[in-house]
Amino acid sequence: MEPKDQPEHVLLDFDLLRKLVVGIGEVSDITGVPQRQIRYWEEKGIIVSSKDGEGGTRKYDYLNIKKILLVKELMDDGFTLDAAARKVEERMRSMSDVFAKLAGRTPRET
DNA sequence: GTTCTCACA
DNA sequence: TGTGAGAA
Repeated sequence: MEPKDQPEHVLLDFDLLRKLVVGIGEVSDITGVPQRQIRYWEEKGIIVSSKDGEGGTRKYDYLNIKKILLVKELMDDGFTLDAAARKVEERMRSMSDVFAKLAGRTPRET
């Protein structure tokens, strides 16, 4: 009955996205990347995960997951870890810019 | 459930 | 580059 002309699309859950933090198990499941590989990438410094205070369990936020996803897709295109990492970081620069604008506030002082 | 190291291919 | 196993 009520034709919702309001496009409740994807670009409004950023608050949730920023708070979304999952463990390596979830990330490996959604990204399809084995946990060993995720740790491996982090070991190289390609991705950065936050650690939980009590167990040291890695926590990956939306940006981290996006990074892992991006690297996986890039490598699938024929890029290597280093090459993929470079492109991903370039893209992350745009992401942070958009995130900052959408967040309204940038808790970032360089 | 997660983490770390060592070693191998 | 990515994985195996064991151990905490």
